[in-house]
Parts: sequence; structure tokens; C-alpha cells
Amino acid sequence: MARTKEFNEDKVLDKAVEIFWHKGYNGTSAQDLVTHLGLSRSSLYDTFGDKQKLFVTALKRYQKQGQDAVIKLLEESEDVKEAFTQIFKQAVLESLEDRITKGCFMVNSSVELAMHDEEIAKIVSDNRQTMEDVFLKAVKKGQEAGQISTKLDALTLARFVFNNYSGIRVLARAGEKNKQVYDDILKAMFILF
Amino acid sequence: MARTKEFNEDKVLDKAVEIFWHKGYNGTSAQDLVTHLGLSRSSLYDTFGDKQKLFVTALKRYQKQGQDAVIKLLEESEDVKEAFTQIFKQAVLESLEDRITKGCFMVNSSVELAMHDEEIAKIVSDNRQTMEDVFLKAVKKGQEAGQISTKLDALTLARFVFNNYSGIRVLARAGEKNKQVYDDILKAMFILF
DNA sequence: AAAAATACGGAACAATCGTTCCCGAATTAA
DNA sequence: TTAATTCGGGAACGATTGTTCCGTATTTTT
Repeated sequence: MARTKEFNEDKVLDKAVEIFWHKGYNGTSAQDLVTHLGLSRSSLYDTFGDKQKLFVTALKRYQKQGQDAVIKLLEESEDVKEAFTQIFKQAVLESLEDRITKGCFMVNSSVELAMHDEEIAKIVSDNRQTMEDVFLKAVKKGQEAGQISTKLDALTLARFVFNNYSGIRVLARAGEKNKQVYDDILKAMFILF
Repeated sequence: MARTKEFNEDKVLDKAVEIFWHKGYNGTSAQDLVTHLGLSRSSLYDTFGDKQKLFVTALKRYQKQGQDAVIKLLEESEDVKEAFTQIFKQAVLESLEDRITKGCFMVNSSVELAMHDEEIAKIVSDNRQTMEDVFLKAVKKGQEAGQISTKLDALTLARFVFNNYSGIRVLARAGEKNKQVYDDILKAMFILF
């Protein structure tokens, strides 16, 4: 008995991810959202609550999509080391191509908001733990298959890899476009594989 | 023939560094500045221009102090590898002690502002280049002295080290307090020395 | 002692912030 | 067709934003 929505909720959320990712929480105004999401103020608030709730929804959406992609790549791959290489080369490619250098939405939010907002802090913390678990599992698998060196224990290597991933994303956000810089980092990192 | 300032400009700038470092640019209001810097609105604007200018001044101040400290440590040290160890252990210590987890002002600003503000982008970019140069020089020295492995060329290692430094600062900003996480990262990283 | 110059506190500014509300339009169920 | 419901556009809200300006206090120079 009601009028149908004129917008697709999923598509609007995708756009919300894009704009918050690009401009951050404080850098994005309600007007920005109305303009770029393509719906009215009232619909925005009726559908997604307030700005804070929309941001959290967007960040969780980004997190899930990113995690799923990584998990899929690592679990389906025959050669774990090769899968890691692919993940990092992809990150570098995005950094170099990305005309508006968005970096990583999770890293950005972590730096901007984690210390001022408990809910964001929990999302960031959970994300790190999940990624650590995913990497750990993959590294173990790779070590058992003889694809990854056992010089370092799996957890140490997993944490180390995640740290370099964060670093690369910061570089990207800062607009670094020199491929050699990224390649050097990866070259060094992969020696420990 | 004029009245004397009731505040010490250097001390006020130190406080400005603290507050911008802690809350970021967008997160710090003019009222925050007036309240915490301990001077009036008019004095603030008369002395430092506007918010943007004060922020840039604060960030440059932080940059200079940080760079000087690192340069001094690396140049004065007999054992470069030991100096690097000290720099990173200090960063970890700060991350663990830091009750309000400020991370690194340069990394924070890079993520929050670099892509939206050319002047900040240049500061961040210059900082990276300078740090790369400093690290490079130190690594070369260490390699020549037989303190650092020559398995990797100096520039590659310098970039790799800087990347891990960024990563650790993001971890700190996110409030990570598990020492083992940092230690694992350092353990892996230093293998390449 | 008078004049010049600057610092200071605080009121006030316009602009923008996130948010709410109202109302006509549109859609569906009865 | 009517009633119920939800849509979307836009006006409007109070609060806060960064910034300016004015009057007074204070200090230094002549």
C-alpha cells in the first residue's frame, strides 16, 4: 500500500561508500550526500537513519566486500604465494590508476575516526583481526605446501604482511604514483616468503 | 611602543601541534584552539593568520622536529642497524604508552588532507622524500660498515623500512596495544637488515 | 604626561553544519 | 474510488563553523 522507492538501496550504498571513501566522514556534508546519492534529504534520513549510521553501514559494506575478495583469492588458489603476489600487485595497480587516490577506506577511517568513535574502532579492530586470521590460515597452508618459507612462523609473517599492506595504502592515499617505490617495497617484503 | 604578548609563540605552536595531531584538521574547531591554546580569538588570528595557516605551521614544525631527531640518531650512531632498532622500538613504545593514540601527525594529515589540499600534499611528499634520503644514506653507511646486509640494495631497503614505519603508525592510531603484534612486524622487518 | 601601537576579550558575522518537518505526489490495498 | 501509506522536494530548524571587528587595557616611545 505504499509508493515504490525511486532509488536502488544497494546502488545508493555503493555510492555512499565511494563518497565517504573519497572525502572521509568529516569531509562529507549532508549536502554532498544528497547531491551525489541522488535522493532527497528526507528519503536519505528515512532510509538510512543519520549520517553516522550511513557511514557505518557503508564502511561495513566495504569491509565485507574486501574481505570476501581476499578470502576467495587465497582459498581458491593452488599456490598461496602466487595469490599473495596477486593481491599486492592489484593494490599497487589500484594505487597507480586511482585518479582520485582514495587509498583504503578502512585505513582512512581508522586514522580519521577510530580514536574518537568506539563503533568505528571496533570495526577497524575486528577487520585487522579477521585479516590477520585470513592471512595466517593462508600462510600456514602455503608453508605446509612448501610454497612459503618456514623461516618465520606463520603468525609473524601474517602480521608483517598486513602491516606492509597498510603502509602501501597510506602511500596511495598520499598520491604516490612512482611505481618503483611500490615495487621496491614488494620486492623486499616477498623475500620473507 | 607596543604592548607585549602574554603568550609564548613557540609554546602555543607546540600546543597547536598536539591538538591537530590528536583531533586532525576537520576535527579541530576554532573554539577548540582558543580553549586549548590559551589565547583569544583575535590574538590567534592576528598572530597565525587563519586555521589553515596555523595547521600548516604546526605540521611543518612537527616534521622538522621529527626529522631532526631521526637524522641525529642515524648520523651520530656508530652502529646504524642499532640506531634503526632504536628508532622503531621508540615508535612502538610511544604507540603502547600513548594514552590518546595520536599515531603520526604526518601520516594522519596525509590520509585526511593530502588529496584535498595541494600544500599539504607537497609537505607530505617532501617528507617522504626526505625520510627516504635519510634512510638511504644511513643504510648505505651501514652496508659499507658491514652492519647491514647487502642482499637488498640500499634504496629498496630504505623504502621498505619507511613503509613499515607508516604501517606501524597506522596501527598505533587505530589503538593497537598488543606489543606482540608490533614485535612480530619488527622481527620480520629486521631480518632483511 | 601624552601619544602611538599592539594585545586582549568578547560580541557579532555570514555561512554551513546535521537534522526535522511539512506537503503534495505517487502508489497500492481495500 | 477511496483510504492508507510512503515517496521526494524543499523550506526551515537550531547549533556550530571559521572569521572579523570593536572597545578597552596595557605597554613603549617621544
